[in-house]
Amino acid sequence: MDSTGTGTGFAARGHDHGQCVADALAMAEAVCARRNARLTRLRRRVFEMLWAAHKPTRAYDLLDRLRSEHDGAAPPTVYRALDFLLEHGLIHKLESLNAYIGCVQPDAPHRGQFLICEDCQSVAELDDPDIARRVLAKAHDLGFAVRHQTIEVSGTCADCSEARDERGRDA
Amino acid sequence: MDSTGTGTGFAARGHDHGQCVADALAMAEAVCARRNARLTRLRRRVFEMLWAAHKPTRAYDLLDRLRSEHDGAAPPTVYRALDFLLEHGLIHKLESLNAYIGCVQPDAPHRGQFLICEDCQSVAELDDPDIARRVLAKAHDLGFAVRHQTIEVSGTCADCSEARDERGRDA
DNA sequence: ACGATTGTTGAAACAGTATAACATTACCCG
DNA sequence: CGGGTAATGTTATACTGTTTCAACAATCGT
Ligand SMILES: [Zn+2]
Ligand SMILES: [Zn+2]
Ligand SMILES: [Zn+2]
Ligand SMILES: [Zn+2]
Repeated sequence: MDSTGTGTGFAARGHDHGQCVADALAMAEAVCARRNARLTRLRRRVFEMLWAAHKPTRAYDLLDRLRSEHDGAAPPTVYRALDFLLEHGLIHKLESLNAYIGCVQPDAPHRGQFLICEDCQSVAELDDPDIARRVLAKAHDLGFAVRHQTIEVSGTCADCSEARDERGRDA
Repeated sequence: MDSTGTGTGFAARGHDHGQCVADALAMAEAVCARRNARLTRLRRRVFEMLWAAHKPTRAYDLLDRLRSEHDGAAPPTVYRALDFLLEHGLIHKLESLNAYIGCVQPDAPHRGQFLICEDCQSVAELDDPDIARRVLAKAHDLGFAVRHQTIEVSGTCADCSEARDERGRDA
């Protein structure tokens, strides 16, 4: 299930990333097939790039990479692909970064919660029902009908905290 | 304490908005005085505009209003004022809208949670410690050190839901 | 097979959001 | 006053995202 094999939401540093990307792609194919959505070459390529990067990636970075392998690429090219992938829940947009990242569980639609490391740009996608439920409950108390939740937490991941501690001892 | 007099986080429709803006301004003055921060005319003006609008406002909308009363205004003019106000917790940025809004409780620094009505653009700033705590707890489990939380919920507020229901009955 | 319909891509221009860099002015303090 | 720091003016530029229309391709009903 968890192709990164960590259980923490963060990708393990030594994981088999080739397999990780292949698994994600297979999952995307399956999801699209089930819905008669067309995962065209362009869309598949953008999805692959996002997974290959394994960290939040900006639209124009994707565009640069697209251009390097295909001349006609322009902003709408990448934004249209992103829109498609977003619609089908295959990727998420991180609003606080204006960046995009592959979804770790595209099977069931969900509003992810994200932990974003400011040091190494790694991202953990949580799916904590408690958090989502608490937000829903509070909104419901106020008569507010929730359509979408954006929950993004920035800070420092465990690895980077350790590294920082070690540097601290050296100094 | 709650100058809008609602207790729901949303501003009441009939509230004394002149007083509401004046209260916010007084609070901002107090906060800045306490910290020896200079709430200059420009910064005060931007803060006032945000409170006067009482809904998420974009930087370039503020800029347009500034220009109408002051020739030299340019993008940096407004962004610098916004930066100052953000630093001192007098306003918040809504990442999912690229818009800014006055903070309802600038005394204590906090990471607000926002309910954003897609119909009427009204915003409720919550300060639910349960939500924040649950996010912190989950992050802590993963060894993640939280610096900042972005929690924005879009949907439909109670007033707009009612209005929609009534339109539904008419049809 | 055929045309109508729909979805996808190509291409150019444009709109909106934000910052960099440097010159100038206003404020504070000794 | 002089000298330093904070704030603003000014210009230019980078980054993010949309609109528009034309061309093309897959799909579907006949
Ligand atoms: Zn991987
Ligand atoms: Zn990290
Ligand atoms: Zn008001
Ligand atoms: Zn509303």
